[in-house]
Amino acid sequence: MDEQQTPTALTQLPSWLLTQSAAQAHRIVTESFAAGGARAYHFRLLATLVEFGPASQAELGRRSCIDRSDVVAALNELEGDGYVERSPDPADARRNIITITTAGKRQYKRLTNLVGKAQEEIFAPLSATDRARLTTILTKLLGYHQEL
Amino acid sequence: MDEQQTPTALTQLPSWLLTQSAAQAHRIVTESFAAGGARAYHFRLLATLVEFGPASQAELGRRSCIDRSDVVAALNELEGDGYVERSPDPADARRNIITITTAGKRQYKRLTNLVGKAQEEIFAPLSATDRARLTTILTKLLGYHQEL
DNA sequence: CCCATGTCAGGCAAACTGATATCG
DNA sequence: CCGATATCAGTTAGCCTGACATGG
Repeated sequence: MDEQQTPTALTQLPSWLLTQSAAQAHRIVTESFAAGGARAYHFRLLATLVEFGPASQAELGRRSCIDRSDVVAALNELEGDGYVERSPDPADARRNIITITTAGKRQYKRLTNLVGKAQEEIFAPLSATDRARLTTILTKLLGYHQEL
Repeated sequence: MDEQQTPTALTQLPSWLLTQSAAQAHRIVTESFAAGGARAYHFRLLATLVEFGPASQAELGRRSCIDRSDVVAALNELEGDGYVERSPDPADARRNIITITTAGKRQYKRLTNLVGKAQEEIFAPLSATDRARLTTILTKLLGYHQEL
C-alpha cells in the first residue's frame, strides 16, 4: 500500500544520487574494514606508506587527504597495533618519520582483500561498461575539484 | 616538486572515487544550504511535505530516509522558524500531523534555488552526456541498494 | 500481547577548526 | 618574524542504537 515514496526533488537531483550511493558504498566498506579491525583512515595511511615509502606525518596527511590532527590519532592506533613505527627525523627535529612494519604490510594486504570484495558487493548491479563509465566520469569530477 | 600524490590503490578504487566526489558535493551543498540558514535534513523534509502533503513524523522519516529520532530534532527547528506546524492526528492519538506553512513553501523555493546552483558548481566539468550517464548509473546503483 | 509512534540520550566515523609548543 | 610540524581539545552534520511511555 505504502510504496517507497521518495520525493522526485531528491530522486532527480544529481548530488542526491551521488551522496546517497556514496553512503551505501561507505557503509559496506566500513563494515568490511571493521571485519579486519580497521577503519578507512588506517587503510588510506597504509596504502600511502606502501606506495610512497616512509614519510612525515604532514606528508602522509597530504597524500592520503587526511587532516593533520586526524593523522595523529590514526597513527597512534596503527602504532599500538604494531603496524607502523615512529622515529625522529635526524634532518628535521620537528618531524617524525613513519615507517610501515612487516605486520603492517600484512595488514594492508588483508585490508586490500576486504575492500576488493566490498567493491563487488557495491557495484554488483552495474555492467562492465557502466563501471568503466562511472570510473571515468568520477575521476574527471574528482580531478576537477581537487586542483582548485 | 611535490606533486599531488594520492596512492593509486585509492585513485583506482571505485568506492574511493564515489565517496570522495560525494564528499565534495556534500560540502558544496552544505555551504549552499547554510547560506539559506538550513541543513540538508530541512530541505529533505520540506521537499517531502511539498510533494506528498501533510503526514506523520514516522511517515516523513520513511519518505525522506531520515531516522525517526532525527526527524524530531529537525522538525523542532523547522517549527521554531515557522516553516511547519504540528497538530495531533484525530484519527490516531499517537501521531502528529505535520503541515508545511506558507513561509515553509517560500523557504523551500529558496532552498531549491540554492541547491540548483550547487549542482552547476559540482558538475561543472562534465558534459551533458556525462551528466546523463552519471545520473542513469547512479540511479541504477541506488535502486539496487535500497530494495534490499 | 505485539507493534507503531514520538521523544530523549547518546555513540560513532569522518571532516574540520583553533590553540600551542617546537623547530627551520 | 614567518612558516611548518606534531599534538590536543573541541565541534559539526549525518547516521545509527537503545530505551521508554503511550496508544492501536
